[in-house]
Amino acid sequence: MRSNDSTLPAKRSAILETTLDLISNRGFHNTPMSAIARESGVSTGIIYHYFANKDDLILELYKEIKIKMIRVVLESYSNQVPYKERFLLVWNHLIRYYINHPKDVNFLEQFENSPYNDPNFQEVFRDELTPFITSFFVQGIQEGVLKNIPLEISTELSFGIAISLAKQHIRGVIKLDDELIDVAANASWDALKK
Amino acid sequence: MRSNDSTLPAKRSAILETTLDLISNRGFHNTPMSAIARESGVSTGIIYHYFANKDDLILELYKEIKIKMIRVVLESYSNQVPYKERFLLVWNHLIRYYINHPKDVNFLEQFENSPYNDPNFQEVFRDELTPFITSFFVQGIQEGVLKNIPLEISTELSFGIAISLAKQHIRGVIKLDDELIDVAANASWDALKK
Amino acid sequence: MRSNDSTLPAKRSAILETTLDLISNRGFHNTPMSAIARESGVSTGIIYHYFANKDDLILELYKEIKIKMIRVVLESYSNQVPYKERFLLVWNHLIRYYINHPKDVNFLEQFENSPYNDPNFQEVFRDELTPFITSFFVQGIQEGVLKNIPLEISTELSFGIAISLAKQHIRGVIKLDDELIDVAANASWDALKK
Amino acid sequence: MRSNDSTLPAKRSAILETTLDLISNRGFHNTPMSAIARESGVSTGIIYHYFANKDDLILELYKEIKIKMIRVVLESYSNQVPYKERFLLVWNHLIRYYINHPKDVNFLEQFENSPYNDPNFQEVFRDELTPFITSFFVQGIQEGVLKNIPLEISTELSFGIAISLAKQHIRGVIKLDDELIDVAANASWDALKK
DNA sequence: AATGAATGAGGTTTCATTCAT
DNA sequence: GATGAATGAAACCTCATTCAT
Repeated sequence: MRSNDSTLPAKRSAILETTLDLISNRGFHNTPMSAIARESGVSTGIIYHYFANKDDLILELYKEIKIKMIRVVLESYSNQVPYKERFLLVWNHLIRYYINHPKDVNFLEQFENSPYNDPNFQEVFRDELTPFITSFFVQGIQEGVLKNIPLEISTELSFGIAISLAKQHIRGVIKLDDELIDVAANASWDALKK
Repeated sequence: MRSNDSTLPAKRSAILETTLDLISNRGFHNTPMSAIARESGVSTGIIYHYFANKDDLILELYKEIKIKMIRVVLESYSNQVPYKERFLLVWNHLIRYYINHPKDVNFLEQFENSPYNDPNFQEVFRDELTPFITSFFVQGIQEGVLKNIPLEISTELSFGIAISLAKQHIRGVIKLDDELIDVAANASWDALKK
Repeated sequence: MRSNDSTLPAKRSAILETTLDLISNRGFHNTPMSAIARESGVSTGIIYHYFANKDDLILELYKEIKIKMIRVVLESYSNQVPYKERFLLVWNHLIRYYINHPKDVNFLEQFENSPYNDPNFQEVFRDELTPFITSFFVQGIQEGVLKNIPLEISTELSFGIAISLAKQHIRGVIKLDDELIDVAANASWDALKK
Repeated sequence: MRSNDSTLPAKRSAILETTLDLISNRGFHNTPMSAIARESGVSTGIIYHYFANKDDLILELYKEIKIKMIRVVLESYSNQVPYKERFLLVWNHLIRYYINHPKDVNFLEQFENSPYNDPNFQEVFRDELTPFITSFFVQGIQEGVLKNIPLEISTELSFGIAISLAKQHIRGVIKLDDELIDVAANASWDALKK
């Protein structure tokens, strides 16, 4: 269901992809528009046809990456599965998605730790996440399986850990394999469960 | 008693402090040397008397902040206290230090998620941390109190969580009070312990 | 018939011409990029569109001037003319070309007496000169007309003198007219001949 | 008779020597006052005690080097020796002095091909040279040994050649030995003599 | 005499953005 | 839709010179 991507102009996609590439490799600074144009094989002018300005380009890229990530991960969620397994499944999907998309991680981290990231902006994604949050955390607390703490803290204890570990893996600080991922998933569950 | 800080030239300190201020408020970009000079009440030239260039200034600032943080937090560590309490004490110190130094957090996060942060560079701090890591994690694993997993993962499960939570608190996403800090500390312990 | 000069972008030519003007009048220092832009009627930015940096601009200018000079002078060379006359003709062409292009001389001298002038770089012009050097000096020595000395010394005794005299003329130290040029040409020949 | 050099403060000499060193190695640009101070082992401030400003320092250095060179070379001149030998002796002294003082040559060339070198300034040295010029060139012309041409041209044909050859030797373009110097001296004489 | 921290104008270069084609 | 030459403000950095000590 990769919706409308394929209907978008090829150049627009090329620009976004190159931007991701450059920013994740060389950082926010060191990624001038001229380099994006050159590496995309397009002119600088055309970038301003598809995006209002550089900020807009970066915001658009952020939204695409984040939405795509959320959707892929949530695809693995199912109410049909026993509760703990449900958690481990999503946790696994998340960390593996990140490990397999290092450029995305790099970009997201840079973006979210920059002044681009104003909190209001994050609400864009609330709609995508609320059903899951409610169905998973809220239900878990009500059923007495999870610690009764604010959702934002639970999120940090579960998915925050997954993201941090993926980051360190990408940076080469740690080397995660199937077994270690399993251990870490269970540790995360230990933090979360009552 | 932070001995030699006060013996350093006043202007050097002013420059570092202003740089921290501006970067944490306005981001890595949006912090030109001219603004650092203006806000510090010095000339642009003198910055280059104390620092080789902008990169050097930022690296120096990173080192100072990181070393200071590590030292303050480790001061709270003591072998005399029962094992679990030892953990909770350091964890508490760490998260509170971060909460009380939001500018430092902001700066560290930006720095560590940027191409400035090459892994080799982090080894500068190994000496500061090794004694603690060994005395705490290695011992805990040997005694069968902690999960037997790579140290880097244990670090993430314990202090990584503290840092992430402090970040969200500073961003206003969550609101931590004494009670919640306590709950979170124990959750972190749950993740870590066997 | 200097074919492709005219097909080059007008601004690029304007920049080169202005640079020659300013450097010959005001020296290497005292010729900032801003002045080059202002006097050329272009923006500073566009200079970096045509040249990688200031050094590149100056090197490019040097090459153009030197190649142009070499070609114009060598046009006057002909195997059909008796040997001594051949020499006098080229010598005359050279000194007159320099006298008529004082800015070129000024620039070349500054350049060649600066650290820009690394010997490897001069090899660029070897191809232009080798056929002439061979056909003139080598042949002259083989036929016993010229002193049997290293070519580099012969070059200095002949064309080196012409250049030095032109320089002094441009500086106003001496005043060359047709008669004096003729006398000097013959003196140079005396130095060279067996 | 190295007059008053030894009575001057050591620092002044150190500054001049370092300036010569740096300019000959790295060029006029690339020789900031700060580098001169550092390499001389003195403070920047003290340079302004001995010299009014950078221009004054460079002019002073030029005068010292030029006067010293002129005096050393002219020491070899003697009316007692036959005319041609007189010429060869001075010519030899000159080229050998230059070859043995490459830094001086480098500096003089840079200076004389820069806007520092205003013609009026050269008159400072006229007094040193006039007696020799008169006694040598004027006499030689009157006696019918030398070509009857303006002195400035004769100077170029004789000593100009020596300087040019020394420069090429220093640059490594040619390799002069005793025999070649002799040949070149005689070629120069051929250019000059009637 | 001597120091070297400090200044600030001015140097080179970059880069987001525009616009004629 | 598309190009890329062109702009110019603003970035980083240098350096001759001064002056309190």
